[in-house]
Amino acid sequence: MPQLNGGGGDDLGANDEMISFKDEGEQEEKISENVSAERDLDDVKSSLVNESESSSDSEAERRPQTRPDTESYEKARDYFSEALRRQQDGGFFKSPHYPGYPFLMIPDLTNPYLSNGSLSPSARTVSPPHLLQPSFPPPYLQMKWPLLDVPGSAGLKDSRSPTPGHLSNKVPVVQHAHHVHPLTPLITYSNEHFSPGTPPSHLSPEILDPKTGIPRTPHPSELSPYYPLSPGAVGSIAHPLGWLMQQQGQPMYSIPPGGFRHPYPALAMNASMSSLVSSRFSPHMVTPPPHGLHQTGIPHPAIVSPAIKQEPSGDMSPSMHARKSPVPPKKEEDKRPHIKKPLNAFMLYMKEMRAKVVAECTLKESAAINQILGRRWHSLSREEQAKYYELARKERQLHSQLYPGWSARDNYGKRKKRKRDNKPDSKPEGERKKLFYFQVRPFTLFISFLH
DNA sequence: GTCCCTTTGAAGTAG
DNA sequence: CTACTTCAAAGGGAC
Repeated sequence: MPQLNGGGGDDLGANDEMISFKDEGEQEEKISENVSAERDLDDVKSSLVNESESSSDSEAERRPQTRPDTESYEKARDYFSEALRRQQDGGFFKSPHYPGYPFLMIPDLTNPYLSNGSLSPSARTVSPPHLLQPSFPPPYLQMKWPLLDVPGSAGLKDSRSPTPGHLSNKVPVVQHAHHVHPLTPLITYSNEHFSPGTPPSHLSPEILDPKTGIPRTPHPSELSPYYPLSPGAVGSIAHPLGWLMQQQGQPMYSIPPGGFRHPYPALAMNASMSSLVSSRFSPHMVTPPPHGLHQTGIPHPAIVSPAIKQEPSGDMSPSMHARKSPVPPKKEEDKRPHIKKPLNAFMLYMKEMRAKVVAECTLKESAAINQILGRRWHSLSREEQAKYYELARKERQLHSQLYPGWSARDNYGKRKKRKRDNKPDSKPEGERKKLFYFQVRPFTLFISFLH
């Protein structure tokens, strides 16, 4: 795919997207929701023609899907997306303002990262070289918005990779009154707590040292359990999403209301933490995880327990208390938690916008919603898309830091093979439903247009 | 209960 | 290197 600006060598991946954006062509101006809707309507018109001609049904592609096997953090994300929606009465496109969350306003004074205002110097030496962002700055850990590439915060940007034009400082720097990152809802996965002043009890700053039994200041990692760090890197990795982890130990990745759903066990869990979560973890987590579990043992949301996947209904059942009831070692693959892929820019965008689109359209079918989202995605301005690309990049970076050995390949084959004999451009199998979607879309888009 | 659909993007595989 | 495949989210629909 052609790239607008030659790529710039940035790993942001935003470059890629600009392509599609350019492909869309004409729409370079700031896109309003109405414009988007109009475009959708236009598309529908042409689509109706295109779709009708290809209504042959060939079920060629039966794609297996992951079912909600990892609801823990997804729901957390949704929670915030929902919260965002409530706060935002206006449309996302109408207003660039992304209301934030109060708890993000309050720096976590107990967090060493903040207390000293900088990250441990060793951070860069610990992080995998390929993940290191030479200039990945402490500012991230100081509640700076990762996407706010304002001139004054040059350190925020990866110095080694010139900022692409579309990702440059042009990114709207909306310093919201409440210092909330616009994209907070995208990656603030906690679905559990939302009250600024009441940190979860299990995240209480006062933690007993497992060795001494003396209350101590919790390690930053313990306060930010959503990001299990790799052994040896705990507390030293420059968290790419540090800005999300500041408050109250509110992790980006949530702890499900019912507790830790997946059996990924605590490794070097301290006494107080382990007492809270131990019962939910399986025994095989005694040894340091190859992919860097956080010391708290709280798994990254991307981790999906195979057990959960296979037995969705029994997430909190006693069977989960594997620690006390030793289970026969499962197969190798079963042992390993299912670490999901980090979300890409579009996925992040979808997560944020889905609820809004659904509300607008009174449509719930994801397939139809996704079609709309896909079009809206293309109608986004560069700056808007850049936000998501940047966010996605950080997600990937974080993911790779958390799971150094993880590869997307690991998840291959976990789903049933889908028959994809047909070529990308020929999608006969979907036309049947597509027809339906496009019958619905005009109404959907009309509603959207009214907004 | 499971899989499909649909979208884009990242990353993997195959040739 | 290119082309293709898989998976990530989502939830109603189909079976």
